[in-house]
Amino acid sequence: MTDHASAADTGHVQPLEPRQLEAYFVLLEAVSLLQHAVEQHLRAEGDISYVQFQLLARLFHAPGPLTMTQLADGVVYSRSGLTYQAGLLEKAGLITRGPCPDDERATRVTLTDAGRDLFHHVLPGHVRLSRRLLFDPLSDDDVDHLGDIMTRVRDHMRAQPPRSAAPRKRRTATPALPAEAAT
Amino acid sequence: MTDHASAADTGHVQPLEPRQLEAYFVLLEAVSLLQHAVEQHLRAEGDISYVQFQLLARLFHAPGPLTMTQLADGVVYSRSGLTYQAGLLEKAGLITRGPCPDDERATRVTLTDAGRDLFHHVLPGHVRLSRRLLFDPLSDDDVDHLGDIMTRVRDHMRAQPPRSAAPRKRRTATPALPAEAAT
DNA sequence: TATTGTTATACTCTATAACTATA
DNA sequence: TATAGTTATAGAGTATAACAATA
Repeated sequence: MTDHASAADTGHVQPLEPRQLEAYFVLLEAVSLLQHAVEQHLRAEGDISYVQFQLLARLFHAPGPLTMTQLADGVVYSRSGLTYQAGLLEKAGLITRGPCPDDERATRVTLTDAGRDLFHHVLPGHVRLSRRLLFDPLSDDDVDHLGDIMTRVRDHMRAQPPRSAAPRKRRTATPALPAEAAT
Repeated sequence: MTDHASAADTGHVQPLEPRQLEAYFVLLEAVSLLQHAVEQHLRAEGDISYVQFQLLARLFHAPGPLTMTQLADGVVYSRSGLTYQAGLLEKAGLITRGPCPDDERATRVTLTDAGRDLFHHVLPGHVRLSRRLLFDPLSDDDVDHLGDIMTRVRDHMRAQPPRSAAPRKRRTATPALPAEAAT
């Protein structure tokens, strides 16, 4: 029974409480449904993705222009991904990129009038949709509690060390099998 | 002021309560972070995506084989997407596809031993990760409430009529602009 | 006719690595 | 050396439409 597996230590892990498991899966499922609906709406109404909407929203709510890095924050997980999205938004005339006076390395991203307009154009439907899908079945208390819970979770996750969690890379077509040798 | 916009009726929409807005954004942000971490773990540990993990999980928890349609349920939003994923899983030896005795049109999907093994191989780390990221900062009450809330939301969304929500398709590179004429 | 599933195809998005330039 | 950003490129994933076969 001392099968200390190679990388993952497939040893004894307390299984999740049934309620935890349920909460976990239903959370991801519900958000997935919500995301999908939101994506469809944004695409139909403004021809943007949710990521792009987030970027516009960040610029909209910021006091002024942002650098690429500031813009990326919780939205995109790779530098090149952001450059790609910013390229699309710029090509569409929704943002502008220029040099940053403070730091010559940085790029200053500015929301254009068209970007602001598009945001305003898309927002009401977005609000309606989120209300219809997410808030209709919830009480005010639920909303408060949900916001509180997810804020704590987010802050907790942000505080976590990166933990690259990847012992090694697999490139084979065959998925990693659970060490038959350990039997 | 009677600018009844074309499709979206950009008229007066009660803005969301600040708390609602915050709950909405923080929900999506936190889940996005969680998803990203989970995806990375699954890829590193078992070379599968979260979608593929969900498919394996559905098969694992089902009493027996499932048809493609049953398998797709909340996981994938297009038929071809499922065929694609099933193709990958089959190529990796994790599932098997065969004719369905009940309905000659359907495909019977079966989890192989290797699929079961991979699921078991990946699960402990998955549980550890979800615990570390999601459950650590939450009390038992929080978890109960979260599960309850998201269950209601999910059921509500599933009960919603499809509402194709897309007045028309846009294919232009230029995003839909908010009717400058209406100014 | 409606449903189940597959295929072909086009497209979006993401990530890695190599690169440039500034701090 | 470290940070900010871009580029090239490759790969994963998704969706639409056309299709075949069965109910």
